[in-house]
Amino acid sequence: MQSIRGEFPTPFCDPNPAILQELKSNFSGPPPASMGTGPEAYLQGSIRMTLEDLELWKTFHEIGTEMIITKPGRRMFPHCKVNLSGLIQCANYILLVDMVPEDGFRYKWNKEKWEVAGKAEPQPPCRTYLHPDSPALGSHWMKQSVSFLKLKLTNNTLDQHGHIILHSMHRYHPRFHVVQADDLFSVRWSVFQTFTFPETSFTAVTAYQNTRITKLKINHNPFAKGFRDEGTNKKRRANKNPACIEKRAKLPGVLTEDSKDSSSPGFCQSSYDGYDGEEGRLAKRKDEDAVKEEQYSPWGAERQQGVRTDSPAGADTSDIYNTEQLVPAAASYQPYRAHEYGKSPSPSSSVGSSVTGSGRSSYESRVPDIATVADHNSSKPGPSHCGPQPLPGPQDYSGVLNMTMAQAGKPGVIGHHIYSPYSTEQPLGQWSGPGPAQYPPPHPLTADYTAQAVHHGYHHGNVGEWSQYPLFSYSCWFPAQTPLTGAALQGWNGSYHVDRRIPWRKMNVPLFPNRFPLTFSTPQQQGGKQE
DNA sequence: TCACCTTACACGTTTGAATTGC
DNA sequence: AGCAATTCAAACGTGTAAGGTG
Repeated sequence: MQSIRGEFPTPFCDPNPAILQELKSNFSGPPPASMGTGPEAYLQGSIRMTLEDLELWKTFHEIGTEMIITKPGRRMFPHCKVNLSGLIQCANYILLVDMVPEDGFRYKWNKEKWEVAGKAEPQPPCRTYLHPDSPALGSHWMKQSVSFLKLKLTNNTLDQHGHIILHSMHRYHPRFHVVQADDLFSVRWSVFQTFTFPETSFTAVTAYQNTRITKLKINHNPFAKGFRDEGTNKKRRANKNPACIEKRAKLPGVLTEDSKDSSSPGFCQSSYDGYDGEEGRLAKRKDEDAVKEEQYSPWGAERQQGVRTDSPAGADTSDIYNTEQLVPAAASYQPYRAHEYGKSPSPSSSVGSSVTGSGRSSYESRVPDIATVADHNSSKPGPSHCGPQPLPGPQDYSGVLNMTMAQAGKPGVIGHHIYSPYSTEQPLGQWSGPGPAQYPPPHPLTADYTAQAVHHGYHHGNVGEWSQYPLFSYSCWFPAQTPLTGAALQGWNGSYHVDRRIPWRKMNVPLFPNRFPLTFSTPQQQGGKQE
């Protein structure tokens, strides 16, 4: 890798084909046996990420998680909260989250279940949420759970607050990126690893469709306490009289659910009486829900097959996922889609085949996504006071392979632009072709493509497919007090978002140097451009 | 007509400045 | 003067309901 590093400042834009070939021969085959054996297989630090509130996520996931998106931005609930381990105590890390479409479809809620309603809309500008603590030492990230509470979702494609832009009635899942970097600029050549959790997939909606989700949210989200039946909200309670239900019955898809719940005496009373503080009982209630799910679940039986066959009874699902570092989500997503494919406008049996846990999807999921390989021997500012930095393990190179291979076959990818919502520079990096519309033309949606996307398939054979799933967006928002190098500020356009308490600013971050125009200076070139 | 979106609203939670006590 | 604990009001987060839009 040293040779690649030596090609700085554009080490990854024009990789040496010989190196590529070598990497390919070394890493493109089936994963080494050690890769699947556990976190120790990852020399880079055996980074492990576990999802907090897993049971809660599962409860939502089993019903079909929905996340409200609004113009001003809406928080997620449950919100993303993870635990990290295996980080180097005294090395700096940056944590990011982005949202990845689960597939190429738009959905609609019809008769108690989600149905494919057509092709997905063109992707909105992709955003990455940077954890406000970034960068911070590994010890900081590991000493307590890392919450992405403030992450907000919006459907406003012109959003200028840095919220993650999603389309309503589309399915997404968050991806967590751990980047060893001392600052945002260092991200460019830093090792990163990506984690996803099947349980966190959700459908973005502007209004809840599944009333069971609504109830779950109300009963778990402290901000929604006012809507709990045992609350003091006279208005709400007044609305939940039979007359009210009768009135609501005129609304499609409402009465049916309510009626089901009201089958237990008085939905007008509380279906969750005494919920408060019953986290300990969640699992029990979940079991009950799971039983009911056979009847009510919008995902149907296939989903359960997927999730639960992946998660043997009694096993810690979270741990299973995370021992692989990049949590394989495909098997869990797919059943749900397979369920829908029966009615899908573009069904394909190939999807189903990938569901069955082919070695390929599993392998791809395990491959850590790595932008570049950190050169810990370089002059890159680092925690030298903490002693020598461990060199990335061989798995890291496979990550490099992911990227370099993708690029090697797609010379056009190099000319990517950095997205900025403040500019008209709309030919975003992830959009391969010129398009007359604000957003690039829809991607040709094929079942095969969908499957690959779920597997983080950066090996796509054409630019369009590959670019459909940018690993990161091209602009990041971060607290104004985040330490930056002068070089990093070159991409900052000076816009701020003041969030009452925390000033934020936006900066374009070339997290994938081989996918961006190299407008950033090298460390050697860094001038004194300071804020 | 329908599906979806937007907005105002009421209520509970969170936050941080102001106040109080030591 | 300095610090910690408490109070309180404003801002924020939430789902609901009604109306709007295409």
